[in-house]
Amino acid sequence: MTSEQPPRAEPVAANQPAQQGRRLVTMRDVAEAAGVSVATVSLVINDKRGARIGPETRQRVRKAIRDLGYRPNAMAKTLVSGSSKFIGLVADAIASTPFAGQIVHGAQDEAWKHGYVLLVANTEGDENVETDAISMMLEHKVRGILYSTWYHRPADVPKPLHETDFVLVNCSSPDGDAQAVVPDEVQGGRTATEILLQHGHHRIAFINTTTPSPARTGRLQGYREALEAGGQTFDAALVIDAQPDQEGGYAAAERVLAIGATAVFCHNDRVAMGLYDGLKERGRSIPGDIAVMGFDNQEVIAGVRMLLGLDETPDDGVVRIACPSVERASIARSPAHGHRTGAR
Amino acid sequence: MTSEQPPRAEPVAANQPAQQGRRLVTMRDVAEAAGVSVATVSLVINDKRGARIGPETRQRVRKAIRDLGYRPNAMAKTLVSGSSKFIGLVADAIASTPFAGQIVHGAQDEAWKHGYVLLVANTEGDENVETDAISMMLEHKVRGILYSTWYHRPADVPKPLHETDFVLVNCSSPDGDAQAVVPDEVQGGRTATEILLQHGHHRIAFINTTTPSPARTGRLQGYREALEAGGQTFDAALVIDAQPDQEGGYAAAERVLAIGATAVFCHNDRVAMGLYDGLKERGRSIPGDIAVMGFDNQEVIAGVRMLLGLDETPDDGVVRIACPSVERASIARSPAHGHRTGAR
DNA sequence: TTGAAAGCGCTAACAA
DNA sequence: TTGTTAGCGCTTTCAA
Repeated sequence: MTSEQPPRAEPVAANQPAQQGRRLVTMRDVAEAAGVSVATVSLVINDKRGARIGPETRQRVRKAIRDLGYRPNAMAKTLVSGSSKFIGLVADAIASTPFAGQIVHGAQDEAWKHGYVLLVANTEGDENVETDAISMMLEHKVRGILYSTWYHRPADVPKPLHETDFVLVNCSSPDGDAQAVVPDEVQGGRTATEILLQHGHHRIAFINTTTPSPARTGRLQGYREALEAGGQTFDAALVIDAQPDQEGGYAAAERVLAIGATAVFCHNDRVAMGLYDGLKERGRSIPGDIAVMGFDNQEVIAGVRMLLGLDETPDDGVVRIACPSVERASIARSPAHGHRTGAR
Repeated sequence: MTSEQPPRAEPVAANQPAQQGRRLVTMRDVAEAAGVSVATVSLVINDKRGARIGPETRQRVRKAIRDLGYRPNAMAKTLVSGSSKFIGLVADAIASTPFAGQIVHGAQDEAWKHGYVLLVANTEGDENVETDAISMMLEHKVRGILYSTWYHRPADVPKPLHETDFVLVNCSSPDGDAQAVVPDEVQGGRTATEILLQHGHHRIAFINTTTPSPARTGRLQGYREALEAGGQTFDAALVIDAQPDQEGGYAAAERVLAIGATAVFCHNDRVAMGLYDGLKERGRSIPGDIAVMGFDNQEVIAGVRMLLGLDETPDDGVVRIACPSVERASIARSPAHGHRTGAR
């Protein structure tokens, strides 16, 4: 309106049908349409406090934005500010795990809440993919990276992670540097066992995983602690080692019956399902109670918060998240009565 | 080396421990270190053919890149080129579906193959979230958006989608504009039924979904076609309507036994599992065969390819993807023999 | 074979 | 109250 500037390219009509050749509507277009400078438009858009813009100027700018269908360019913003609104999530097993959807969703939700977007990369354990994924994230100037493993274990920190902020999720660095969020296995094992004790059980079997891991030792310890606190003696015969999956649970059924357990603490959901199948096959509905160590996306949510510095971090940099224990009497019931919904 | 330029900020040592205050290593830093111009660095990095760079210059540049730990800035690239390497995936149900992990992974894989990164947003059906998600993607100048629904159904195309390229996945526009990838329900129903026919079954039940949808009508039609092509008469009594989940399958068990079916075509995996439970509960192992309409991430992969224009698109813009049929004799077996692994 | 410089869309001093 | 301008890191003519 006021200043005449050389026209750039062909001016574009407002509601032009989106197609290949659509030209970006920029702040400058808005500024011209509203007869103000780009700086003014910027101020209006970002609602900068301290910026005194006349009410009708503001109106004109807003109108121009609507009319032109203007969208801010996040890339340009990032370029200026130096850091994007991305958080990277590198996982070694998204595809292969049934609950991954929920985990990713949990992380996404928390990130979103704070104005961040998740950039997810699934490596399936492939180191090259991992390296590429991390590079990609670094090139996009992510705010930080969550490095997460499928089961709780020690993990080597890929070197390039050090080029940005990062938090380990579900794993920890052997060297004990690095911030990490891990499940509290001991507490989890204790709680699960306590639940069964409260039901009055005296022979509680524990189907532990065969995989050497913090989970294996931690949960066993928790199981033991709970028993002893409950005045029972730990009986090694009640501890069954099994593959941490359905087959493992199925295979454990015989042992469970043989040792006369009245309740079972299962390493995880799949084990519990396998056990259920195995018991049914033998026509038994013993045991009456099954407890499972819950699985949750608390870790990854905590990871997001830790990355963004929203919570206090303990000195050793390792946050231990309480593991919910799920009582699965229901798992021994048919869907019609009260069935397992989806997961957890 | 050659040109003396005013130093910018404090120069940063190479292997400086990554921390809060890390300054970006830019192309300019590399150029200075190598004693060339940024243009040259750019040419070397992108391996521009037609650019004749002396071999030792090239070496020097590469060395400087390594020494400084330079990472290209994807944002700056995007800004110049106008379009990012992002593909958006808007889904109405990631968290709630057990296979979402695989789906996302499939899409991610295909996108990755072509140099793109997936930006995933899960709306859980919330319109505000959806709007925000699409805005976010548009602001990041995504190459295009995949708009996907959990089950095959007609869907209104959110208006802002038109600001970029987009492909509907697992749904189609009532108006028939818009490119879309949907499963071929009729073929799927036919194939599943044919498998059971080939096993010599004469009373094949079909547990259909109660939800009105292309799946419901299409699969029924396929079921019917296969029967008739196989010389059998369609018997409406063999078609059981049930909720498309575990409870539905469980509830259908009685009917299945009552009508004397020797095989069952189930709407999906969860139905099959429920049915299995229901039959076991009644001590029956009939039917001998269960077929399930497969579930796959083919649609979303095809969506990625369509978006990138890698495949020919039919005139009506709707690609119909063959649905695999999974024979699930195995579902009626215990894990030890041959069990369902994880999912699908 | 290489360098200088313009410009991608935006923010943030600094002026006016 | 608003405008001018200098970059953010990169690509890409056009010159040299």
